Amino acid sequence: MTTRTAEEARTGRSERFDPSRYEQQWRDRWAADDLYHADDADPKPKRYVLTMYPYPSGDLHIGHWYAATAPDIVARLHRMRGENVMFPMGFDSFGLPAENAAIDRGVHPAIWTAANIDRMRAQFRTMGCMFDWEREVVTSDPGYYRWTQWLFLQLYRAGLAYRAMAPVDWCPKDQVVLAREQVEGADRHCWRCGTPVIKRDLEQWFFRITNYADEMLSFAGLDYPEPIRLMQTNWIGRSEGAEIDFPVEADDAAPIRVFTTRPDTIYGATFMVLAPEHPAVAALTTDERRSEVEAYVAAARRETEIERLSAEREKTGVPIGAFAVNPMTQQPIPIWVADYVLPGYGTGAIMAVPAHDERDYAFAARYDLPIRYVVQPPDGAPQGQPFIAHSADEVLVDSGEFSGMPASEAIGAITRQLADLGLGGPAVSYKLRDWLVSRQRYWGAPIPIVYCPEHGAQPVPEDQLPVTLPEDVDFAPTGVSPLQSHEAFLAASCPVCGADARRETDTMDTFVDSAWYFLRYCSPHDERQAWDAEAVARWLPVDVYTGGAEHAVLHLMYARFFVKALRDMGMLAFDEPWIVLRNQGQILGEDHQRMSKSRGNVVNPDELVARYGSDTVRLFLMFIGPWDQGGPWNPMGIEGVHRFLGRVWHLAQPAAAGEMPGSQGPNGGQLLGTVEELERALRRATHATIAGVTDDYGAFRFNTAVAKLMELSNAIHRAREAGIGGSSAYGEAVDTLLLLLAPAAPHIAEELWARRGREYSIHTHAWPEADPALAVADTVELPVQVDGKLRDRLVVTRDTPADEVERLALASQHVQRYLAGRAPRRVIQVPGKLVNVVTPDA
RNA sequence: GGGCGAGUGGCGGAACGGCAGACGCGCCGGCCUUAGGAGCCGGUGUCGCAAGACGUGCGAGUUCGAAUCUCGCCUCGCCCACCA
Repeated sequence: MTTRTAEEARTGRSERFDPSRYEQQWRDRWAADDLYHADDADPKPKRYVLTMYPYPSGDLHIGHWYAATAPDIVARLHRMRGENVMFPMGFDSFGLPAENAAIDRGVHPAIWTAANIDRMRAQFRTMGCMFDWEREVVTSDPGYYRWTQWLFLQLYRAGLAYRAMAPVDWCPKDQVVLAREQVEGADRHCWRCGTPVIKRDLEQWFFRITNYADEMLSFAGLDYPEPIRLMQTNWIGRSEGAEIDFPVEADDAAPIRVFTTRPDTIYGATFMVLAPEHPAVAALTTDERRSEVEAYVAAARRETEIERLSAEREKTGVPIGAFAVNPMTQQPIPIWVADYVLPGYGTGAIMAVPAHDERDYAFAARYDLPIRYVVQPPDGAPQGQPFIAHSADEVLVDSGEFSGMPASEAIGAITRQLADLGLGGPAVSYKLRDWLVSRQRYWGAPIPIVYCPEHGAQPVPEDQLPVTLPEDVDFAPTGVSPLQSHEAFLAASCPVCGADARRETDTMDTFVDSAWYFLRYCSPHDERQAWDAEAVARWLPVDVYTGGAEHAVLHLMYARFFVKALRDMGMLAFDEPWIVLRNQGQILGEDHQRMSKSRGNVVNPDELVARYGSDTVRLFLMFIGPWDQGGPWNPMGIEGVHRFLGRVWHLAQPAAAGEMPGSQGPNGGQLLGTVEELERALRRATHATIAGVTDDYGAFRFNTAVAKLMELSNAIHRAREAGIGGSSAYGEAVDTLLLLLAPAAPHIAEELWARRGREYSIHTHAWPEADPALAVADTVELPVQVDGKLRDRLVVTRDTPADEVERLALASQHVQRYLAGRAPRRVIQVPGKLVNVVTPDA
């Protein structure tokens, strides 16, 4: 693929290692040959390898390279192993940054986005990944968001999309509502811009993800990183307990229902607390208490969540003057309102059991409310503190007929009795909330709904999709979506009666776009349907999905929900979007800090590619450390990897005729063994490397895979120095090294493969098979330990019998020194591994 | 405060309960060069002239044998954070 310089041709010396001479040419050839297109009709076993598509922010960051190289290696490995691999790429192109660019610079979001995509696509191409660009999806294309809207309508028809007035988290900077999982940190800031969020009441669209809370707790058959499972499980937050009705001491007042995980402690419920938002507050507050309660509720509602800086802060509350009745003790208990009870969890009302709950205890202590112990603390339990029963052995006291019963048993017994009395029963509560999808922004998929004065909210008929974004809009920095003032967009007619209607101006959360993009890759150009059922049946579920762990509870759960909902509508025949999930770590700056422009520690991949070539950058990123861990950038380290590829370059060159055997290095001619022994050792290294690298790639251990490739290249180098450069073992070693290197460093592997006269393309060549018989050595070096400490080594043939090994070990002078003439107490042998002599001293 | 994860040379990091430090960087010495660089050869955990001793955050334990398993503590990172 490259031509020799005049000097190289004249001197006959092998060419200088210069990736810029061949990398681009090979990428062009692969593209021209459609080498990486995944054909639906290919009968080979399918493999769908997916990596999270990026937001088109403008430039490819070194982090994109890090994220994409690993799945590219895996995709290429599977392909060389004879599978039909789909490895697509696209752009998550709706979202706020485009709109901000429009406001700041007066560029239309569509123009800005398209320019960024062009730029990033070109940068992606320099990576030499096997992306199938014919399948590219761009979520802001009407051809894509039409189907996002269509999916909204399917969810609406299935009762999984609904509209509700709700207090929502609002980002005052971005002027949008946020879903619960988009509010982060103790100070409750916006996931995107970091601004502290506030509460607002708004009518919004929700998806009923909570219908699938239980099913999403099951990870059966899925291979997720443990931390991700835990985060999702905690996010769903399932608690089992009981709902209990507490009658209210007031004429014709409805009872108040509470949720508790500890119904066994009900005899200790000495007061009740309502969330400030609870509807019963207004109804039950007595006249004497009204002004104080209203002031408290107003203050609580005005309070931004950031003021809850710490869970340690003093609890506050006021009594509303009314009383409920503890249904077990029949005692009246005061009803309080306090903001430590949350409106969105359980029923927004609790029975307070200060003796056995820390929060209730703190509240009771502050307001001097009665504390009644109903679970017997073990002897020695600290006094003057709440006692949280954990052990099943703890026994109820002061609990009527249940006294003496173990607490664990009482949970069921008391719940049953309450159910018999018609006062509630077992219940399950979740922390997970429904997914709020309305965004008050322009650059997103419009929600396909119109509002008729007569017929209310009506879905846009499917044949009228897409509801397209108008292009002639003003992006004044008002923070208000330009759609709200666009008369032509607003004007619609009611699908039921044809009367003038108003179009919904909110657009969808961009996480809706990404909840199904992996389906669209199967038939990205289909204009008649969201996806081709046959193609989806062929490719899905995704076999391996890779991306950042920051999506543990956002994107990942939304996509799981979509697949399950669509399955229940009969549109998909599988339960989970992906089987194997792997997360990459983060590449840090040289200073071990997060890369950022303000720190000036950003590494630009374009400059690195210009200087070292794509293969070096890829390989170095994989060599930094465990892929799921990330690590700091090391500018010297990349030189080491570049040197390695330079050595491979020279080792794999077909030398001029006659030059090959016995290149005379310092050891030239002075063989360190017979030719047969040297060749056998090289073959052993070759086959051990095949086995090791294959394992490592498959297990995402790229750093050790690269180390093994370096070891093989060192072995090849030594073999050449030792004079067996012309042997078939040498040729096999070099060819194998190139094949094993091909997934990680595709350009140099292809170039050297061609130079060695092998058939194009190395990337369609079969993956090498390790011969286990060749991979093992016939002699082994056994460490000899005395009392577990290394004292000597024995070199024996692999089949030396155990008693002979023991005899040799005991004969060792180093062992004798410690035995001092005594007989060993024991001798432990791990066959082929080590010998340990245990002395009488041990 | 709770949950999870991690602490190994000067640095990034290797190590199915079995030779700690693979591989690479850096550093030291050498070869080659007018020189520098590149390239190549050798060395490089700590202490010690050596024999050897000591070494995986700290302290215990299990084991013939622990970086690895168990318990307690310290430090760092991530997630959650009044979820009844």
